[in-house]
Amino acid sequence: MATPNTRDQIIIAADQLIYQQGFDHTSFTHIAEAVNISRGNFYYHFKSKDEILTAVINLRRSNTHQMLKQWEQEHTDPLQRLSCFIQILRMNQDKILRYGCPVGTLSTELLKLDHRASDDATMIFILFRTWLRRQFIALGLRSEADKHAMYLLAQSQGIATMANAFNDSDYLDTQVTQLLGWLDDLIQTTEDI
Amino acid sequence: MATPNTRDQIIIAADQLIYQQGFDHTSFTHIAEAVNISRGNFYYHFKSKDEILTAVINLRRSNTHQMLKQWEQEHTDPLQRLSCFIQILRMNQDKILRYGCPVGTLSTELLKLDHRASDDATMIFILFRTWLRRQFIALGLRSEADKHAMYLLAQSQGIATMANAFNDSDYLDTQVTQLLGWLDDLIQTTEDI
DNA sequence: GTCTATACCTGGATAGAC
DNA sequence: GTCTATCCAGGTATAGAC
Repeated sequence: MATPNTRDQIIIAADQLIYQQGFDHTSFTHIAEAVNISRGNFYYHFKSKDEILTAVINLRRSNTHQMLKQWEQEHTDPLQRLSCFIQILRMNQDKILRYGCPVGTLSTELLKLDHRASDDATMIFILFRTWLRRQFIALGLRSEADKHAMYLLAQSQGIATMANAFNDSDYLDTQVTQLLGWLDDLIQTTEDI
Repeated sequence: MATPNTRDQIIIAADQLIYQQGFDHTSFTHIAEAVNISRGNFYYHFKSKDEILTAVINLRRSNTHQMLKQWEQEHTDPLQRLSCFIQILRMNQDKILRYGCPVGTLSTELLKLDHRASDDATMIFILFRTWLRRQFIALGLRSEADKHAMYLLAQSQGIATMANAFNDSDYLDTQVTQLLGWLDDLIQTTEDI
């Protein structure tokens, strides 16, 4: 993998720092240290801090889109795709225990700050919601697809917030297993009909 | 009700502003404007911004404790007490749509900031968790009491985060109704045994 | 107790040399 | 493209008059 150019390095570092410290608290100094450039150099690549935020959100949207696409390519069974979604909680458990869910925490912060970009941040939620809905529809649950999609999103947010607050990896693990069980039950019921 | 003294006024204003804007973003200037005092006057009452945060968290802990005590006094039936908990989502829906859950969002922010007071913030979660557990035990569900307590906390966090992100009061309302239904089912099942 | 004045620092942002 | 130097606003915190 080639070394990314400075602009991309800035975005990647900002992405991580915003996740770890929050947007408001993340300063040019922080990012500059991570990328090893001077503070003044930012303004060649971005006009303002908000522009960096926009770039970070776009990166996250692109990464999310990419991830969802990959899940669709790797699994033809919607059940397995949904299980991929549930298991990101487990896969990212270390980060979630420390910093919570990157989607939820940024969305919440930007709404509190009354920031212009808060709608863009919500778009990542919408990306997941739409994708999840599609999988439930593929399972033949069209009329309840959006309800189930919102259910999975809310569960993930709830589990991430509690695992974060209580710093409890066992809890997170148990809840993931339980969610996978819920998915299984849903299908059992469907197939019985 | 007598006018609170300056110190209490500061704490009350800081409480609201921290909820609405986040701790990091809330400055002395913001609080000073809300209370109508000068910035310099803070340091007669508090040694630092962190000391104000501690006072705010203590206020919240005290208010939470008070609220839980009141629910116990108003209702002898644990079922009704639990229903009070669920319905705070509905009662505070306007604030939740704008600023999310005050308990969860502060806890998440302080953990991201790696702030000393983050354990104190988690204490509010523990207050709820312990109280909820007691109600489930009173319902005769001792072995699953903590599981149910965590379930209700996680549901509340998930619902609050999603309602906040999507600014959707209908969603919040529906989910509250559904949680109350879950509570009802839980008891039906118990009484059947 | 509350004020004004101010110190000091860090934030975002700009100008211009290289 | 990247740097240094610098500006200005805003942050926390202090000193001292009233």
